[in-house]
Amino acid sequence: MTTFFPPGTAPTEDAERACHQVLKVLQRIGDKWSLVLIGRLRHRTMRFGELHREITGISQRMLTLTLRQLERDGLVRRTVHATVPPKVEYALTELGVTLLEPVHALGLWAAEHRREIEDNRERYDAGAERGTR
Amino acid sequence: MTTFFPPGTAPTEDAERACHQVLKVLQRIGDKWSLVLIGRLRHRTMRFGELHREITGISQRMLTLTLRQLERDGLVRRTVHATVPPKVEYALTELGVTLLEPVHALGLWAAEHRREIEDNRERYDAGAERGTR
DNA sequence: CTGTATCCTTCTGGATACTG
DNA sequence: CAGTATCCAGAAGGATACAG
Repeated sequence: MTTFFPPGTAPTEDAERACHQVLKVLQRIGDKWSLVLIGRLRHRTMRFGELHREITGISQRMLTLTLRQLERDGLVRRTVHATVPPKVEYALTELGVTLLEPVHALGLWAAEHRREIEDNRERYDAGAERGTR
Repeated sequence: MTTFFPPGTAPTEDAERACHQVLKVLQRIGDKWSLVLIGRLRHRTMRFGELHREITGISQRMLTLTLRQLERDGLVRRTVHATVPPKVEYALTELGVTLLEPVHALGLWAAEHRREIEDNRERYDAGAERGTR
């Protein structure tokens, strides 16, 4: 592939396209619930109600919508058991599992620099406050 | 740090917090323009108008807002030259540069699996279409 | 149990006009 | 040149009720 922004490459054409791809991925998994779901399904298959109960604050609607998106992209597999009452299980696909690694890398970055970012924000906000007085 | 979802760890408490951190980072850089800006500033300092001209489709408003956010987090440094007409330059900070690596990893994943995801979507949509007939 | 349908609020981002 | 101020449209997401 073309690297994200290879040194020496003018940030146009290829780079623009690559950037766009990254962006689409980030926007998909960067929405409010996708990553939470992927995290929950990291170790085991889970049922709909189980996810709904254990994920704090998610609405039934968003749980369904997010699962459908992930299923559509092939990151999650949905298995319906024809029983009464119905039983539906969700699991990561192999593709879904491969996503864990890069996301984890970003997670490490976030954890490593969280404090630094918070400090930056406080400094910035303090400066802005002085500016308005 | 606590890993994103360490094997053997129940996905609660620490894991939930870690997940939340990753989520916040993804939502920040996963918005419509942050990543594009970071990509553009990868190799060199750029001026406001330059960014505005070279980034296809961005509005002046969103360029300002996004740059301010990145500046607030300490990912981008804003330098004002007291000249007439004014000249303002933007550059990645060291923190901003460290973000390039994990984002690039995600970019590689996106590029590697783009086709697979597109195929998954086509298959899924085709199936959904049949289902509604 | 596992959803779908509807309504409503909030947030994001674009267009446009104006300013130091 | 480098913004700020407004207004507005559309998307995202929550609450609630209903259905197979």
